[in-house]
Amino acid sequence: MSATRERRERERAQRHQMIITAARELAEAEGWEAVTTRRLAERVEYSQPVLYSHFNGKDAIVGAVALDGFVEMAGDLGRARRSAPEPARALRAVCAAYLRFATERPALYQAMFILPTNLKFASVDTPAPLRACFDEFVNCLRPDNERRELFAEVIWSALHGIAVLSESGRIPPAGQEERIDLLVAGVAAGG
Amino acid sequence: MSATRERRERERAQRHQMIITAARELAEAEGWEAVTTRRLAERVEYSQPVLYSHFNGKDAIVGAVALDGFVEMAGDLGRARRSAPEPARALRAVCAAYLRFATERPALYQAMFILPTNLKFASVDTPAPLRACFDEFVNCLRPDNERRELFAEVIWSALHGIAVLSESGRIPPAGQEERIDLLVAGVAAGG
DNA sequence: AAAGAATGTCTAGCACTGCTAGGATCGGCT
DNA sequence: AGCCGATCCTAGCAGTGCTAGACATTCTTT
Repeated sequence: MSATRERRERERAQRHQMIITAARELAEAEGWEAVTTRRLAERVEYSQPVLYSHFNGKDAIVGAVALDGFVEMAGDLGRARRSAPEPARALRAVCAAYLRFATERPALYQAMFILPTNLKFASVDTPAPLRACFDEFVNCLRPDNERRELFAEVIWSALHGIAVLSESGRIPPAGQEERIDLLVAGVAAGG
Repeated sequence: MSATRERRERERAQRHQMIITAARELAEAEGWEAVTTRRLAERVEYSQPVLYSHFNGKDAIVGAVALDGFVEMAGDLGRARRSAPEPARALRAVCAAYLRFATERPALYQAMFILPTNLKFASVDTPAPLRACFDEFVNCLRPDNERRELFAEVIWSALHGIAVLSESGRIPPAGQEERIDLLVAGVAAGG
């Protein structure tokens, strides 16, 4: 009785993850507009309504994918920061890693920052991976700077702007390196 | 014969504009997700298919609204730049005007930068108002700076990032002024 | 002025979306 | 064995963007 119950829950958790990865793979392969509940259900080999027994709706599924994305991004940014030889170059490495993430995983990035999701930002119940990403920027700045958070916000905003404007062709795709250089130079001088 | 033809074309142009303003008003009042072809048609007091005799599809309608938005934004930015007492403060005024536009007309801003449209950016056939907005940033920078365009791109990106991240609650809504200050300080120092 | 051509508009419908109520089916428990 | 509850699916709703074909209405030509 308890054994079967555990197996049930295990299978259910498995299926939960299967839905998330299916949504992510489908989005990365054909874009989010191709991710419909029907195709998703077909891919998981269940009928549509089971999706709604796991998630409150499509937005929640996108949110789950986005959360996975934040976990990965936090890893990427952390690796970039720690691999920098000196603190002065850490910020540049993190910025480059950020843009790299955005351009190499556009669908994931969309889920995290553009599509409507049910994720809470800048509040008490902000998921940890989300906060971790932000902190990677903060940790690149000198601890005696009491406006570190403000700096991090502006840097993050600039990177996000660069990512989305170049992705949608509103600024030329080339010249990302120069933009990063300019950004970190401005921060270094402005602080 | 020729007179009636002219009248026809005049009425057609009127209806064309009526569709655009109806879409804009509806979006500003209830958000873009409420702008459907049916509601739009009802509001213009014509049936759905007439929309498609004016525009290639919904994206084209959004694009037309966005184009109007760029015209207005170019005006706002130009006024802000010219009203600045000295060139050094012009950039700050333009940045503030940009963020003001984004927060006061969120629906219009969405059409211009977030929703899928058929507008061409950074190419030969980029509409003039679009280019004009970009140039307002460029014209705030010293003419002897041969990397003005790069600077403008980064400034614009940062502003766009600030606008969209604060709109979606990903960074706190307060503190916009400080962010602008930091941005223009960084540019001034980095250049 | 009457017949034909062309233009404009609308009704009805397609294929699709996210989402859900209700019934069928299968498991474990008494 | 028989019940009962959890699980899952079929079928359908209301809505989306978009379009083919019928219907007028207007203009042109005889």
